[in-house]
Amino acid sequence: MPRQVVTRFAPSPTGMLHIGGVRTALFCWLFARKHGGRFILRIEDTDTDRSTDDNIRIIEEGMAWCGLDWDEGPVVGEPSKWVGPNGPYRQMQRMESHYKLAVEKLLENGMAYRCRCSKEDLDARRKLSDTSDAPFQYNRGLDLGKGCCDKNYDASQPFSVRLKMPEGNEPWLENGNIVLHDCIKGQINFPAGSMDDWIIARTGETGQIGVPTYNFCVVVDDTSMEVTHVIRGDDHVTNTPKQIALYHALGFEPPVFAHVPMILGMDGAKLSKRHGATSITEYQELGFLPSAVRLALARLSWTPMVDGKALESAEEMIMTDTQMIELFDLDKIHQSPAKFDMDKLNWINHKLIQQSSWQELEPHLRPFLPTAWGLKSDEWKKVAITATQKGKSLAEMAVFLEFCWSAPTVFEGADKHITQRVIPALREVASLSDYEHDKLHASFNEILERNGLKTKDLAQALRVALCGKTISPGIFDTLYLLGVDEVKARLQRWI
RNA sequence: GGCCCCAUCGUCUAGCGGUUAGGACACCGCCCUUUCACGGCGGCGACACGGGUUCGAGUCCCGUUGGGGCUACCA
Repeated sequence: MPRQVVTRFAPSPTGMLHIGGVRTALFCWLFARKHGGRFILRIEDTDTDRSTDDNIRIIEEGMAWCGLDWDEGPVVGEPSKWVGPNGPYRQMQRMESHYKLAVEKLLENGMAYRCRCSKEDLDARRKLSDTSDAPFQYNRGLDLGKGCCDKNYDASQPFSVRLKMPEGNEPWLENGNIVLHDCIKGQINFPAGSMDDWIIARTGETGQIGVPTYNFCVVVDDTSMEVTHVIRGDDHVTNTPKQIALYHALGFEPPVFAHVPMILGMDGAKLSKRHGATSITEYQELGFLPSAVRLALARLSWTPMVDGKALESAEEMIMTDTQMIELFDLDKIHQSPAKFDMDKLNWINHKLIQQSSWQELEPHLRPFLPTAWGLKSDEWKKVAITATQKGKSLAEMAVFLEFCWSAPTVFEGADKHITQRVIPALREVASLSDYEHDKLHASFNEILERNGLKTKDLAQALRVALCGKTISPGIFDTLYLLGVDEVKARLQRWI
């Protein structure tokens, strides 16, 4: 019986939750959900200088907002708690229970050794190789013989720990190569001789093992958390041979690897701050639906196929989560990076807003509205939302409703639209007292006829008088949302 | 510098030896219209370059160019 699928998203809390990270997390999530497996959130905080609790909370909340629920991982806002059988899920909480034991084991069986070369010494040696064609490799190539390699070990001295990388004749190598069989990128060979003995644990207190490094923790965690599929960004491919060697040193079989292409900005460079919004929080604040973010991200470097054919029409592009989960597959992910297209996100968001019921939209829209919103009736909210679903974002919908909360002080286009011709009609509107849609429609027609006006004349005059501008929801909805008393009050100065 | 990855409209992409190279977003035009939108119809627009292989190449191979990643006691 094949093992249950287990995927994980393992961000480091050194900053905002990046949109590229969210896409990777989404793929992990989709894959786990598709196979009825488990999805783990693990916090990689071994860079103690840059990791903060605030950033951890931002990650947790960002993931939750995106709808990427994790089966195992930290409990939101509770640093000492977690769910899942293989915790803790914050690496700094796994020092004693996991990493230390693994380092000691490697030291004992000779797969790793202590290194007392100082940072300064290493930097100097590295500099030496800068001028040559060959890369710096610890105790190899130009550096051969300069590494201390555990010689004259003195337990009272500080030390770091390095992993012995293969020499070339280990049985698990393929023709002298460490081979990565990646389910997205295919087979990639790394000559064993091109690797060097990398540091698995930093220099610690005198005589003690220090904080282990990323490449080490990843492997220890992925094995102990039973991760079957490592799905991560392209920027990790060159780390993979190091990790594969560690798996073998530890006596484990490497998992399945899938390296997803990066997300680029419109200029082709890695997506960063200067391209605009990169953190998930910003997208939330901009008024995007989480479902729109999921969809837009999913379509970057992934083409869902139905019966061997790509989805083509605009309607088909708007998938539900259920459809995405059903259609998702790692071998349908492209090898080439994709540029992030804000226009497409806007379009998807708009589409989703149009398709949603007012009840679905309400909780997402609420944060963009004043507290007065909460006091309104369901019927009123329903009209308000359906009248503004033309908006491209939640933020835009909120702007469309601004006239409900504050009376205008400036009136754009008043000269053009509020003419002597329409004032008598305005007066008649002010005298109406039933704003039920059909009745209002009928009353309008009579007023129009009596005054020899077109719908456009009256509607625009009312918009300016009531909202201060020529843009508003449908005129009947505008009146309803304001209510009889407010309409009369706002019309007073014109009639 | 070294190692690795990538390459079809502006963008996301379909294509898996024979296509008028298809769709979506954006953009432009027309129609609809109660403003803003929506919607409908139409238009613009691509195989980076050079060699092979083949009767035939966007599709396979090799180079070039361009872009990206890694090269830390960061993750």
